[in-house]
Amino acid sequence: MQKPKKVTIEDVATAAGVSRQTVSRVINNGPNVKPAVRQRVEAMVEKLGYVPNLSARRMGGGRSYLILSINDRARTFENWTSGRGNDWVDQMLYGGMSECERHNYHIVLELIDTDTDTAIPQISRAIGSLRPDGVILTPPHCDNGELTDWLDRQGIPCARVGHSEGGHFVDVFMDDAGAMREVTRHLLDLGHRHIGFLTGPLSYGPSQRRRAAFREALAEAGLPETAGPIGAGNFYFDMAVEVLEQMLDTPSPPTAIIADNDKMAFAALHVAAGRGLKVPDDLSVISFEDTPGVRFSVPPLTAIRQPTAAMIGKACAQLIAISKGEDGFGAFEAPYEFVVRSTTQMPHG
Amino acid sequence: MQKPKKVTIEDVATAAGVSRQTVSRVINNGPNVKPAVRQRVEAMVEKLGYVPNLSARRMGGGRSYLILSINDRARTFENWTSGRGNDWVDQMLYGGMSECERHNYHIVLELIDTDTDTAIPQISRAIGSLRPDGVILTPPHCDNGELTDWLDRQGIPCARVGHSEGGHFVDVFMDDAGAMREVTRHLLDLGHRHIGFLTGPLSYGPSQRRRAAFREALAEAGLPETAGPIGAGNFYFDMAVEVLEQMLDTPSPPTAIIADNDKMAFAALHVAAGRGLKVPDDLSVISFEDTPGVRFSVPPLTAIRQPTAAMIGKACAQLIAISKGEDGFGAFEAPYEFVVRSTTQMPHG
DNA sequence: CCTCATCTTGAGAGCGTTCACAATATGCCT
DNA sequence: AGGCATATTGTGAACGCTCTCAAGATGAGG
Repeated sequence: MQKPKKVTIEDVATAAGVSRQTVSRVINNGPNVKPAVRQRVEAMVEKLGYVPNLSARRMGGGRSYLILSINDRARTFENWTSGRGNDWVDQMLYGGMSECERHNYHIVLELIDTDTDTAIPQISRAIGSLRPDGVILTPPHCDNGELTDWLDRQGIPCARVGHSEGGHFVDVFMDDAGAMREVTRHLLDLGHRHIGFLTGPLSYGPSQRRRAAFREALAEAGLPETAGPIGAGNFYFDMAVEVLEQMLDTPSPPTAIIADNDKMAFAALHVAAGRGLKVPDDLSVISFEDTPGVRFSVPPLTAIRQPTAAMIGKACAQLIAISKGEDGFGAFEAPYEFVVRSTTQMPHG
Repeated sequence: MQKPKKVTIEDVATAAGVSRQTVSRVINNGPNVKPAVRQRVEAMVEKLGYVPNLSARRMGGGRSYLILSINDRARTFENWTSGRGNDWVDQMLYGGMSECERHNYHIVLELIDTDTDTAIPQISRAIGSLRPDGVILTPPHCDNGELTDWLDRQGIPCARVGHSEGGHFVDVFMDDAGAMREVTRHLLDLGHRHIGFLTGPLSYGPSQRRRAAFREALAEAGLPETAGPIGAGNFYFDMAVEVLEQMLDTPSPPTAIIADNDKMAFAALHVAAGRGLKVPDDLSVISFEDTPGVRFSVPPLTAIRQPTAAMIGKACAQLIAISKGEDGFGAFEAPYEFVVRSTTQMPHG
């Protein structure tokens, strides 16, 4: 193994016959550089294959060119079966990277236990050592007031995903209420008059908004509350199975199920299969997440497709803008998609 | 937003009444520090909440405390339907983080287009700016000879996942042949005499080993080659559907299908449903991947569970060891699991 | 052609660590 | 007690960049 010679800004400066500072101006797109000089420097950067050293940049100036994304440790594959899952990390990464790439930023992911005394110390350490230009908080961390307060006090620009209420943050979210209305009406239009909703945790903001919209849509259609039973599946497969079994055992059971995430939609498919109910003939199912895998379920799930990549991309874009001194704070909505596949149709009889 | 006061090593040194260097020794677990002094310094670190600045560390010493993971850009959710998927990023992250955490390392993920002229320049830039202590190459990058050669020349410790042949690398892999033997025998024991294999790309190392083992297992059982048709699904859903349809149209079609990844297993489920074949009654299906989502398929897939998290964890551990000056190169096998769920049973009649 | 404002460039310091090496303290042996 | 090896601690430089501020070049207006 040879040692690779590292090209420094000094090398480029010497080669181009200018000072470090001028080279720095060029690579940072700074003003006040003669076009001819800029071109000469750029040629040398290209020729020598110069790449600025991030650590040195961080030391010299203020920026680190790093975005830190805080994710829930519990949401890993280890807990998939019993609990939740981070199966959208993939999408997140894609959205974030695409945005970061064009600004020469990088994303560092950190898995943090939520609702623990160790969360803030853990994050504090990560921030202390990395000194990122911005932090992205994904659910459920974005709802942790103690945490967001702490970050605010640290003066680190912070983006919350799926959260949209006040404070000095970048908030990216989707129109949960609108999506729920659209989904409910879709079912209503097909003729369903009993629709069950398997909801996420009571405390989870997006779920709250969806529940409210669900209620409203049914009321608008002149349906009584009993037409829209809500079961707390809390995003868990097992819990959803249990709740749904009960729901289907009532005198007038729902003919359609809206699940707050994919896993609970799978639970619906599972329960239906167990009871000999055919989907969508005997039971329609819609999911509110649409991670890639569900597209291959049998039958393929009709679903609201969460704009995860778009939300994270936007979060990065704003955070980067802020690090450049622009004012990027505010709330930003990303458009969802309603994808009708094969699990919804008009009810029996 | 206030500006957080950053605690430096100097502050700790002053508070503890020692020099910078001594503090440095303590936080790096260096030798030659009196127990009493060490304790005093540690107390001050704790009290002041000191966290070493990674950039400064990188500037001063040699290490960056960063591991760079190179992933295939094509394998993102955007291409899920038509192509491959990065749905194991989650598992990867989990395995890598858990290992990195305890050494205060961090992981940076980069999405790179494979088989492109831009791959090496892209990686070169990432490495140049991040200067990671190690690089993890995931499929298919790990099979890119030009790339691995380049990295080797750069003198950057490099881990290849799912690759195990020669060179100065850290290689982590699973026993592909053993897994395939186990799976095939399982089917054989159930009584299957015609087994189809939907394989990944011809050039993909692990797939090659699995095909060979598949052939061997059948031969050992005294079965002719015709008893084990192999179809190139190349990890694609659509391609697998097509190939499988043909396979099932032969005079004596397979009664069991082994799929080289989950997506092709889903394809098998899909095709079966389309033909009115019940799984596992009329067709047994086994997958060779077991990403979290498949556990909720209907019916739940029997599968070989790839030790993704374990492999990445091991890769990180070795890379970190190497950065500390130890010799961590070599090949390391991670144990797979065979999880029998509900898609395999004895063949009809 | 001179003056002043503006554009362009450069010089030196500083960021927070670790490195190499020098200085001092300690312990053991005779 | 003297002398030497070893354990412990401190000092100054270096890492590669950007910052601040000063110096020099250029151009417009009188």
